[in-house]
Amino acid sequence: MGKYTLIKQEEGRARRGRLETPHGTVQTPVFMNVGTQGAIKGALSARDLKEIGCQVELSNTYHLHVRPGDTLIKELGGLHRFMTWDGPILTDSGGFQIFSLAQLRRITEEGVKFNSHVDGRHIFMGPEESMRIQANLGSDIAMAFDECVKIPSPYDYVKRSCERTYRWLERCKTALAAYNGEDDAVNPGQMLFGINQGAVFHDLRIEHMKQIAQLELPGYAIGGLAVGETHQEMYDTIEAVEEHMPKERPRYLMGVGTPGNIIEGVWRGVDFFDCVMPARNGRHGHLFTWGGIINIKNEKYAKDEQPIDPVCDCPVCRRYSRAYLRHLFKAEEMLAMRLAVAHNLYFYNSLTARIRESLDAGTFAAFRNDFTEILDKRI
RNA sequence: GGGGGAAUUCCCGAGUGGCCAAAGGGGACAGACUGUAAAUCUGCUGGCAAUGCCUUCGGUGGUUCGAAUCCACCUUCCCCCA
Repeated sequence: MGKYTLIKQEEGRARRGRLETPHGTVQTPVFMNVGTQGAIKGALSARDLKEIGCQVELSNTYHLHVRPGDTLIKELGGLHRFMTWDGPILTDSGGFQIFSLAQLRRITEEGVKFNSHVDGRHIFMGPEESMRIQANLGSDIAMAFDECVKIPSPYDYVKRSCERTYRWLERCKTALAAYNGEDDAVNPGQMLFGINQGAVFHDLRIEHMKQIAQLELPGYAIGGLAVGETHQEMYDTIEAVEEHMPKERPRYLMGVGTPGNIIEGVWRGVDFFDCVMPARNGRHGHLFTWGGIINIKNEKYAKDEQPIDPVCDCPVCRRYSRAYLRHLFKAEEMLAMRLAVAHNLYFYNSLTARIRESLDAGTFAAFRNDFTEILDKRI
């Protein structure tokens, strides 16, 4: 359990691997499908996830704690059973909410005081609380409780934040081991991934990475990117820190990104990705295709009888025309979002599937050449 | 037959002498979105050789330095009384 196998590494720093989890083996590189509150926004069910090729579902500690409550979910048998998803689940720790709910929180050494975004009540979350919640949810991969620092931030602040995030990580490791050793643990095989921070300061990134690597965790993430820096800064930061990540452990680039970002991330040695983009942008009518991104709401698709993507074989493209999709969006039918999100996630999942195939075939460099730019372009 | 009310830019609708190319919605058109407080947010919506000019507030004519706003008549619609 928790064993990562590096199957192949030869083009750039790209890696082909697999990770065994209590709920099945994950083939990497992989894109994880974000279902923050135990559901993919856009009305997709766990069953739909199977159909669109999802390997790992991702949910959120903070959000599920606020509603419906992690103890309730534990009582009902854990998150897998609750949402009827029997594949791997990764839970994010709530660290990103420190960043995204910035107006509603205060950070101290102990942890973070939030005002609930739902009803304003006080919530305290530190490493122990986050681990308790994630143990209750019973995800396969628990993420460390970290501070996702905004970019730009002053060097000194980032340095102190990294040091604190490291101390939090030690506490996470101790706490999670204790919770998962309890008799009624929901998922005793749950893994903990550490998270590297340091904004775009390479020396801080590297120092922090070296520190957390010593804790010998089952996996490591690069957090705090794609929050305002340029693509080049992001790529440079990944390259700088990647050299110091354990080769025999999976690497996860959190919250990234565009299709091009994913290809470039794989090129630089990343194995796991997640992003709200295919779901959120899908809900807003932006659809990913192998020829670039289209906005299905545009007038030019009013009479377009083609599928969203002529070379896509997803359930949506097999049945419906762009004209129909556009109509559903203009009429604000729920089906519009459902179909759009299903297509976009299918696209992301098949993107990583094709990356894996090209790695197996030894043609990833060519794949990267062909697709990195075109997939992010608006057409 | 008599009395009253209303006509505004694609639609609804504010405006009742200058600060009005005209509030606010809606629709249309376009853009943003990267570990989801997002089925959200933003822009734009008379024309042009454009820090200004032209056309526009049912129609015609008038009052005034100046009219979507005041007056007269006309057209259409609505309500009430016969």
